[in-house]
Amino acid sequence: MDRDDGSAPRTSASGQRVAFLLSQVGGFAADRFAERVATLGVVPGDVGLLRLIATHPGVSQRALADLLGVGPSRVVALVDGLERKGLAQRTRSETDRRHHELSLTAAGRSVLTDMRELGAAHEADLLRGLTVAERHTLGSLLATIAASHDLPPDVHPGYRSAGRPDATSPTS
Amino acid sequence: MDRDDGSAPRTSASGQRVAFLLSQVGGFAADRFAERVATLGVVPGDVGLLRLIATHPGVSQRALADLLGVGPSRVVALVDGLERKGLAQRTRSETDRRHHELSLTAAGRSVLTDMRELGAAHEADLLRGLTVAERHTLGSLLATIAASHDLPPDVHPGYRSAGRPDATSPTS
DNA sequence: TATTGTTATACTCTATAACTATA
DNA sequence: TATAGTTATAGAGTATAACAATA
Repeated sequence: MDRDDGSAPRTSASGQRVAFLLSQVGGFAADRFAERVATLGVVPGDVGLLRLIATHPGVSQRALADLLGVGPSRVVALVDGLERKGLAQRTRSETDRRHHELSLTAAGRSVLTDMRELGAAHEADLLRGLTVAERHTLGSLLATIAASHDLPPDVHPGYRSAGRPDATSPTS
Repeated sequence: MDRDDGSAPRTSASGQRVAFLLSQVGGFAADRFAERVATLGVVPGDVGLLRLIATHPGVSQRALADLLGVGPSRVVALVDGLERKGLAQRTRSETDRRHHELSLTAAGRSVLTDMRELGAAHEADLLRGLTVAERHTLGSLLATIAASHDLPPDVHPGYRSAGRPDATSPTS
């Protein structure tokens, strides 16, 4: 139990140390990111939606629900938020009047532009303890894990609710 | 999905690729962990609490609240959950009858024992795409990040609520 | 009859603040 | 008066299902 690989480090719980760190640091990153995007007047969920709309012009809410893996009513609430903030808009499709074609407003595109700077600053701060080479290594290892579990490259857990409290279990 | 990050001078990894991966994979790890611990009849938050009680025998709920960074009423709910499941118990302190000294039951200790196996299996599956050497490297890099931000070694974001939806922003 | 989007409802989780019992 | 724990209340977030409009 205590050693799950040939060369377990001395003291600690080699059992789940890395998994815990992954979840702990990932949660920390998400919290920090939320703080940062708040300065743009949006919440993290808004950002993902803005990007999807930007990369899928005229996308319908139904398609968005499928992309995110959530129910249609959830998308209504998310889009309501963007519309209230003047970042996106609904337009009835002329070919099928049941659809709403979603698009960004100028303000929405502006937020997305600002996001690039913000994202770079976020990452620079988050990884400030690592060298450039180490950042590359980390990115590569994480990408390998993501690929080995078929995680889509641009959709994030967090839209689909999960176990709320905690993260991956304490190390202690 | 399309590229929108070409603008920034790519020092190392692009704008925020690593930060996003960290949060995405971290969230995935947390979700998987939640599924696993559910087989033991507990939620992730229970596990952290069980560990803290195990490592701090007789701890008071107030001290626990401070350790977790949450309000006292939150601890009441958490401990209620453990007590209902028969994993922990409250005992009035004889020296100061305002305190409740928390301790694990035999069932609680049993769950904690099972957790070691479960945690090892969780980590093995999560990191199945990496070699043993790469797992060590990843652990080391994550530990460096955690240290550079003063993250406590055994307390997890997730007790303190944060930005619920999303994670660290989509990659785009 | 099926589908898109909306609304209504219920449920969970959490935070805040009042309250009790001790000290 | 201060502290540990509890309870009450209110708010946010989400899921499910019923619903209206359109196909």
